[in-house]
Amino acid sequence: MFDRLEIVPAYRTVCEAIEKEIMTGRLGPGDQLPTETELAQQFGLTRHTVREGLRILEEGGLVGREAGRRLFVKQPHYAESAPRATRALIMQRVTFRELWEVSMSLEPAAADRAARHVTDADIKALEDNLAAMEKAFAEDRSIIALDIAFHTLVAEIGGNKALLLAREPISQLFYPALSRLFDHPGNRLTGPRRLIDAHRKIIEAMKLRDAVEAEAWMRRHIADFRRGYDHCGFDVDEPVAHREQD
Amino acid sequence: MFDRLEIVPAYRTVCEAIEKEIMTGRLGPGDQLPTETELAQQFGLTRHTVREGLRILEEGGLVGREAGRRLFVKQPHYAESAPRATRALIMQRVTFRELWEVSMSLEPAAADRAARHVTDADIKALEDNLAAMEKAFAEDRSIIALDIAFHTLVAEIGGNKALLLAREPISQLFYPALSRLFDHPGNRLTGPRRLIDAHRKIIEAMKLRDAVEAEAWMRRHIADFRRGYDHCGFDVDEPVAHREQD
DNA sequence: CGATGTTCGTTTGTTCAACAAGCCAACAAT
DNA sequence: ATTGTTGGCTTGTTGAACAAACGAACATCG
Repeated sequence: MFDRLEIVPAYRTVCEAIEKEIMTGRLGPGDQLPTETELAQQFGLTRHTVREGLRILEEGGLVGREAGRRLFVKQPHYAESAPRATRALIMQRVTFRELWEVSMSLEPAAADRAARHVTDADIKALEDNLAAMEKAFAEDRSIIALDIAFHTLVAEIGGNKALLLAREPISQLFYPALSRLFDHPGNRLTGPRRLIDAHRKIIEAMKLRDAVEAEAWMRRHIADFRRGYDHCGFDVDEPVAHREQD
Repeated sequence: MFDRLEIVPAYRTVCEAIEKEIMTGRLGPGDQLPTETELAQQFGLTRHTVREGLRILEEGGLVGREAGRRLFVKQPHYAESAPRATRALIMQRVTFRELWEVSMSLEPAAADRAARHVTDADIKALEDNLAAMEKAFAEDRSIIALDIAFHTLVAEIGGNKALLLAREPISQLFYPALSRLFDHPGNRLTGPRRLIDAHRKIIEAMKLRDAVEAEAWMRRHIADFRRGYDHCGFDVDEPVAHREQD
């Protein structure tokens, strides 16, 4: 007969009220919010209740601040929602297969788009990344962060905001997977080598603005990733990250 | 010489401390958190400060509560991170083309996976959705929510958690796009008709466990969506949602 | 016996009043 | 010109308190 009544705490209402102002455009990116005291007066609440609402907005990326300074409206960036999504996937024990399958769809598409939009400055950034990777490899340092950065760079060059948002949390989760892979005795050297060579091929295709080749190389690169994983005897249906590792 | 010192407010430290307990597994899903007073004592802070940290965790989906009751550790669900991501895309003025491109990659993959994993109960759910859509169409009600639910259903059947997380925020954003499309005079009837027929084809392929067909029909279905958009004279490079519409 | 009050301890939601600390700008001092 | 100093504004934090919701145990009444 009756549904459960939803009792909404005041701090949540505060949060929604401000969010509404932002989403309807009455408050735009860059605008300053009133001070906590003013907000408290306007809402007819205590400063503390308002603060709890502000904390929620802040976490949501809709408002930000510069070190203890006044709050202002922000454009949420995909890199901020990614860690939360990554955490969610870890806690749900996402498997390598799941991540790989999605990457098999998204990464080639990103490469294709990137090849069509790439500028000379972008090429430079890609080559810098490649050089840094060669250097790290030669000095026996980890190339994992650079690899993930390379793929994010490719996606950024493509400029598709939805794609960036969709792939970022998944991309971040390859860290533990790559880490495992490169720790395996058989892959210690050949793994990074093959990876760097693949990146080089992709960059070459980009230089020629050859979207077909760029996509093809990216596809092979991702496929190769899985082959390496299988080859090491790892189970693709196991969670990539144990919660213990953080 | 020196970098800017990062002054971290106590409430943020609270949040990180608890998050760490969760991510390292010392606190697992279902576990109850200590009461606010206990936490305040343990951290050596005021209840207020602790509460602000808890609000952040709550928003992050790591902890939850049942109506004013004690907090417990939760498994974040992809449906909770989606609205935030959707907001971010809206504020960044994501275009139809961007959404469509990603969907062109993800939806066929989802259909393929679904066809390989589909159970009889899943088929039933899909057919129920189709029937509800036919009914809504016959009664001249909007089918948009049902359409979005259909695609989410397909993705859920596939069971790839990373895919679900990646596609959900994008899927939600088709609401305004479809809304525009079906409001267009030329599409008022033919639009929904074509859409429903496509869904039927996809379901038929699923029944046969024919992954190739399911993927092919899904691909045509998404491609058709864009054709419809172009056909109405809409600019695919315009933002799909104005902030004013919320 | 079962449905309805009553009471109580626990925990969260909210208020009020206050102080500490960081930031900013203006101004004084060397 | 750089370095103190001052003061006002705003956020971060504290403390004590009360209101409101919940759960459980128990009393009450038909």
